[in-house]
Amino acid sequence: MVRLTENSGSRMRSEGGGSATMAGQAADMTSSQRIAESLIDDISAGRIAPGARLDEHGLAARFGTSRTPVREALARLAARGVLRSEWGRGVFVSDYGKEELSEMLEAMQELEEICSRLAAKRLTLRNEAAILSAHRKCAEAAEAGDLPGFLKANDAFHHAIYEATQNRFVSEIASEFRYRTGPFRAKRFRTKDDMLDSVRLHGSLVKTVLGRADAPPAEALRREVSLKYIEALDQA
Amino acid sequence: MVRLTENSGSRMRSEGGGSATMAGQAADMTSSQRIAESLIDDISAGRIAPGARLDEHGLAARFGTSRTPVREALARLAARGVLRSEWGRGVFVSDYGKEELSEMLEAMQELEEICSRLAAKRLTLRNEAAILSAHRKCAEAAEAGDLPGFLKANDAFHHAIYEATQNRFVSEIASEFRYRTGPFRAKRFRTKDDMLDSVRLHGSLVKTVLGRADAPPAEALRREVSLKYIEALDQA
DNA sequence: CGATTCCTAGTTGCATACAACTTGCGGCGA
DNA sequence: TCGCCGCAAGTTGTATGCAACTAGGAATCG
Repeated sequence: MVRLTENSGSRMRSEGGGSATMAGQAADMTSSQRIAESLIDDISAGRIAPGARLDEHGLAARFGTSRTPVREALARLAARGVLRSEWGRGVFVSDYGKEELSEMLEAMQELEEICSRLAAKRLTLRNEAAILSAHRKCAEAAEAGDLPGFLKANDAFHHAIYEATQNRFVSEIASEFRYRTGPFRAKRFRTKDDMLDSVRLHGSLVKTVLGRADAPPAEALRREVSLKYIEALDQA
Repeated sequence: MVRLTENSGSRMRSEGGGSATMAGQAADMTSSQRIAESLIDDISAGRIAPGARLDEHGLAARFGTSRTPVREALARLAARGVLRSEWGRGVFVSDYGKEELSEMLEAMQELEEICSRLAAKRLTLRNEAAILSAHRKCAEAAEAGDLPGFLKANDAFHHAIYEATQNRFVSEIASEFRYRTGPFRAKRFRTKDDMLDSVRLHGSLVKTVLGRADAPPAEALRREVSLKYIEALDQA
């Protein structure tokens, strides 16, 4: 588990505005960037549970660096709301109560609604292809009962819609929220039926977006899904 | 300018989720928090222009600390998109071209639309009072031609609406964007007429939100304002 | 005289050491 | 036995020093 420090390789990447945090971990990154991305990856995938504590010592050892870049990465993630740091106690993965989760889902629903509307207005052929491709992959994974594959395709699908807004800020916010809600949404997809449900929803979304309809895309449907989430919360 | 390090005072504040960054700079903060808030204050108020470089040395000297907390503050602000850091060159205040500004304004417009709708649905008496109070202060400042006072009251007004959404995440995002667009919106308010224009817009917004009307609140009006911004951009 | 190369100042990124704070546990007293 | 005080371990926050990299200018060669 302990890996030697190897900082070789030239660095050029600027960071700050361009919403990085995509899966591809380019080698041209500072340690703190690498750590931040790795952490956010683990968190949004649910490999690090909400509420868990992240001690700087352990992370420094795990990434083969000193505490300094770890601290920087944690500060970044805290600024983005993924982590919450408490003086003298540690840094924790943000955990949310049912109340907060409901609010988060509501926010996400609103964001997705914006994205759909903008995407419908400005769709390029390239976007259309990306959306359809991701949709198809989703359906295939769902049929095959391939959960990891489905989750990946699902993310790709939504990101394709975000990009279709032709507005990098809206897209950025929506992506950000997708990451933050990741660990909680992950629980939702258990059975094959869950996935197929999602695919059906996607289908109606695709029809609306690609049909360039200006009407709010199936708000009732989306609302229903959110309500389902919240219901599940109460049962758990 | 050099001030001795005096860290006396107990610290308790946790940070991460709760969108701090309000003007009140409580004494119970770590240096990096103090620095981050001070910087974001300066930036969103336009005292530090977009595109300006922030060198860690100077900031460390200015705040009477070492480079470490400065670096952490900068990392936070970079993660929030306020700053952009380039390897070996420095950290710069994010500057946006006309294209990006338009996108930013569009995003903000959409966010405000969400806030208005949610606020209209869930307004409490306390919220109503806050909104009306801020609106009154806005009008007074505008009448008096008091620009700083107006800007402050203007922020208070919008934040009052954000809080009225009863959704901390939506509120957080909207606030965040307000900060990011701050330096560019600041240029917009020059003359008394500009302020009065804004007050009129606020008035219609208040009427819609307080009237608990479910219809989209004066979208045409808001759109018109955004278009004005963009027009002004081309002239400059 | 122009282009190229090397060097130096200046910057960021990282590592290490230290100071301040929180918290849990053990001893002490009532 | 219960409550309080104090100490010690563990944590975070900060300071300082060094290494890596960039950029600009001066010296050199064609």
